[in-house]
Amino acid sequence: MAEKMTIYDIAREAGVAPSTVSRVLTGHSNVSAKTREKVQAIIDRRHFTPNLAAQALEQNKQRTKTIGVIMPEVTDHYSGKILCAATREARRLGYETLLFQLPIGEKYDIGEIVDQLIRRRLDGALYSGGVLEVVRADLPGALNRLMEYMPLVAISPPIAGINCTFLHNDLETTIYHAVQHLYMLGHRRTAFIGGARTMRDSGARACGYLRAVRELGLTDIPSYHGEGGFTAESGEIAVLRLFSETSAGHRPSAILAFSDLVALGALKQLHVMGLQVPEDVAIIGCDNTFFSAYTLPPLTTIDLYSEERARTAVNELINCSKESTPKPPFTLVRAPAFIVRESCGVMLGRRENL
Amino acid sequence: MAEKMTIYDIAREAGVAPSTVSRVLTGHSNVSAKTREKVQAIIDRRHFTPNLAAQALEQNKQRTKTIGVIMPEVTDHYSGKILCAATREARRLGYETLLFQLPIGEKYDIGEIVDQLIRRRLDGALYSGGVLEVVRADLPGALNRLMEYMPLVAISPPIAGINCTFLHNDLETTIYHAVQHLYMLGHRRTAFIGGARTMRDSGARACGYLRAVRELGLTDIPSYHGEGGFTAESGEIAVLRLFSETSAGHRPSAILAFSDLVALGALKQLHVMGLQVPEDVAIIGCDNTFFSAYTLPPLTTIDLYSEERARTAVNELINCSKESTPKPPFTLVRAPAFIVRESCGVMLGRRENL
DNA sequence: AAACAAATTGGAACCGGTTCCAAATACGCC
DNA sequence: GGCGTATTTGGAACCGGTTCCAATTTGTTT
Repeated sequence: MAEKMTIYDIAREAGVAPSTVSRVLTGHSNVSAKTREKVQAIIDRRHFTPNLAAQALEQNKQRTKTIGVIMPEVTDHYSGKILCAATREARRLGYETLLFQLPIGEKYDIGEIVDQLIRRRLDGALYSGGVLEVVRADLPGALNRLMEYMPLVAISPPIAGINCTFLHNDLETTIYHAVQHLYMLGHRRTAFIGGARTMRDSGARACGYLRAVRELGLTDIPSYHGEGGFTAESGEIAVLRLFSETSAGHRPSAILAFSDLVALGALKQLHVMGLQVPEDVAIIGCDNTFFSAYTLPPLTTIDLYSEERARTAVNELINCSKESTPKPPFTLVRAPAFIVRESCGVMLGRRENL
Repeated sequence: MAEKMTIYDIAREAGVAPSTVSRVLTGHSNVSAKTREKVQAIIDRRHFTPNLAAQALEQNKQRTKTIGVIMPEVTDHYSGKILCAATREARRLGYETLLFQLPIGEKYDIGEIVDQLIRRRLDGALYSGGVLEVVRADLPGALNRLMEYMPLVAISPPIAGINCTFLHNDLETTIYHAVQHLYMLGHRRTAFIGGARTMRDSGARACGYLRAVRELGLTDIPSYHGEGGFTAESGEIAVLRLFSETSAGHRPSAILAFSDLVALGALKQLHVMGLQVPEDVAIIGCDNTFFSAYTLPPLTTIDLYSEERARTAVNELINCSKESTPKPPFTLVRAPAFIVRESCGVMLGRRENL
């Protein structure tokens, strides 16, 4: 293993000073063509790669060429897409990404995670809360501290108390449109399934749903929310409750699921109970996950443009890290896309409830 | 932003030498309780975090506390599980993971990626080729070069020309058992769908299948392989070809899919064509992905124990990085689990082909 | 060919820590 | 209290680069 090499070894072999080798490496200053070629030839022949840690140490010019990505464990497709796009974009610009996972279903200290980011003096940090846009009480403090050391961009709706750049998708409005879509198909009794324990904690999705219910005069059928109901199981449970524990006149004709994953579980349970989709019940998912076009029937869902936001975030971070004067943070809002497939049918006019 | 702090600032404030502050930070040498408390109090109060780049520079003792993870883009659940488990385990041991994605459907230079890993003098590297265990011609060269700088563990079957530790799942044998399972349920005409363009490139899965077909005397129905057929679409296409382009006597009664994802597409197309699973066609997936229990019917599949292997890999890497004498590489083989659900039915004895 | 400016190069200081070595202090024992 | 040893502390060198400054070389102009 490892016959370690330094610029001093290269310098000795080339018969020049270490500073000259450094100049060749960085390309900042002038080096005569002859010297440059001579040194470069040795660097190439020896496969010399300068130690990034040493380069990072110089001055206060950040040059770790690394971006920290703080996000929930990538078990869901939503986070996977963001991570993937962010890493790809970072690499395109000569940066790598260091992954800081927020464990799911386990206690963790955000302060400790932020310490790690600071300790590494990264060039920037990307925060994505994931599908659940709920904010822990200790998040603002930790992220604000982080911002004293590096630029931060959040793929998230604005969070009170944090003064960073937010790339926000106005999911609430799109969810509103989705419910409106159900309304136009004739549905008057709807339910929202999945999400956090209480509707209030389920973020923009629940907000959009509730606003639509109120403004359109729909009847909301309250459904059971499992603890941390972001899984397919919680979709199953919700459907089980909605249809087996309610009398015939009190069932929804349409379901808005917190996510495609929740919708997947719901579809299964509906099938088990012998209910047809969309004939008996319409259902809408969220996230436009890869499997959503392959369910039976294919899911009508919402695309959050996660990749686009991830790319924007990385570009923003890298630009900020290069500027000496901190750029004022801003909030970008974009509307997600509503993707109509077959899980709501095409029926028009008023329809009977189950 | 950033009122940067160094141990010199802390030392001045505490009225001690910088070396003493360092001793408090590392805890390696003895410091009197009184001094330690005094210094620690200031460190805490000022939220001082030592610069990892500077620490990493010391001696040739690697201490970047970082592990590089080289894997395909995490669009599939298989890679996601490995990344997630590896990162969690690394963090548990005080390390972070730097993600190096191998772009899907795009050219890339492994040599360049390896350069980045070397440049950062990581403590170790984890390689996972992903579901497709095909080896590019330039991989051995690049990984061997990497091994001169840091320990490497591959979550992969042994790759010719690379002398690192391999954590291998004997998928070939398990696939063999899966086909045997089909045989015992009475199936005599089977097809393998998905995977690389040619069967030969589809790795252990295809090998196990072909061996079983040969040894059990089954009839293999050759199926179309789409380019890079690891998607649900390729499952659809394969089924379309298998059942619409073949005369009645030449269709399979059972399908082994390259992955759950391919099986998902196949299930959809079978449904579209009005074929019942498992009554008309049995199907087996692979990877035990989260959605495999939620398809209609739930998929019989194979669990590759990815998380377990990821954890083992990280532990192995960290242990190796601490040892001065390089430990000889080894190959660990473990059998994946065959998970029987409902997509093959429970019929016994010989059955008729379609 | 001399004088001067511009380009190139070497040497040293520095980035922010760790660690070695020697000096200073504390401790134990007679 | 004096002496020897163990512990604690400060100072300096070092890790592997970058960059500043000054010295040297090169090139231009008269």
